[in-house]
Amino acid sequence: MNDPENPDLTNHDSSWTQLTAPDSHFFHRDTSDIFSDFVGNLHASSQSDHHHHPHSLRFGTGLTPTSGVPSSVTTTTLPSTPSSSSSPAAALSVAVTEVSTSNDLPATSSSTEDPTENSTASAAKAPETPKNEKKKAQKRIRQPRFAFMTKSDVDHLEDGYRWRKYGQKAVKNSPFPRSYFRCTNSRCTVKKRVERSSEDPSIVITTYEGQHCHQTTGFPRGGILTAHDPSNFTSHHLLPPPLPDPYYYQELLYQLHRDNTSTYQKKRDNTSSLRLPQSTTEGPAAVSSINPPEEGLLGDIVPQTMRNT
DNA sequence: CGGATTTGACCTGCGC
DNA sequence: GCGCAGGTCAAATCCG
Repeated sequence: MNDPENPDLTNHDSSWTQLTAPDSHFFHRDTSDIFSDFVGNLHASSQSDHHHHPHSLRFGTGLTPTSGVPSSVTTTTLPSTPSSSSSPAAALSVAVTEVSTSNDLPATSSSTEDPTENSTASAAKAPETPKNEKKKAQKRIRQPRFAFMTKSDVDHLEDGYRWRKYGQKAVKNSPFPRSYFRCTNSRCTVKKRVERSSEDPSIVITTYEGQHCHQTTGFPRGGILTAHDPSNFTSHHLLPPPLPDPYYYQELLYQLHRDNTSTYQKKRDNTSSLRLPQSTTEGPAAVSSINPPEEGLLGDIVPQTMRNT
């Protein structure tokens, strides 16, 4: 939408590598605090003196956080609180790490992503494509990514979208395989990676890449509340269609929060672990209540480059 | 039967 | 240049 032909889209590989994590910090904590923390963080991100949370986690695949964060990397951190749940079941924590792609890649809607993905795919396969062309086209353009660390028994958390698994790979230095998912919406090129932390098997690292160009499909009611109640967001959040990422993250957080309050239910039924609440009073209310009047969650965890303004 | 998942092969990028 | 690891494809298989 913005500038699909953005020339900057070419030199991203190296940056991508950095973004993948060396400098990504993950924080896990009780989701009950996350909301407030998010809110707080939204307006007081400067109070990030907790960046080095003692419990901070990192990718197990050799992705170690360092103190030096490249300018190209924006890390959203959540202030720590000692209230982290001690119960393994209830200890549903989450950490959000925003890994913006190298160049100001405008994470716009599918219009920008499509060509990207296509080129990637064709480059990978396209048997009819000459090698030279392949090399040119193979310039991989990465989408902005967000990594969530969730303490959960369930690998694949419900997030309102439908995903199709397209691959699974063993990860080095990790006994747990990494699963690759793609949004089932043919027009949507969002990808998602799910893997368990090698350091803490109870932690699921979910990495999202790209932005959905459609609304969620798995939240029949409550959960989607964020989308149903635009007043909770800034107008520009709801803007056009291209993208409900803000909702998405809120939904995710909401689910996490809810999950945290109904752990047993989740433990019993993994398949429906993260379902929407029956009553829209509790969860949604919590979510909406934490929505800041301005940038809100989006403002903090979604880089401007990712917004479809 | 259609859609989702599994899984081995292939491709690419990166470090040595 | 080579090998390794990550990421993706697509045929085979599974499942509702």
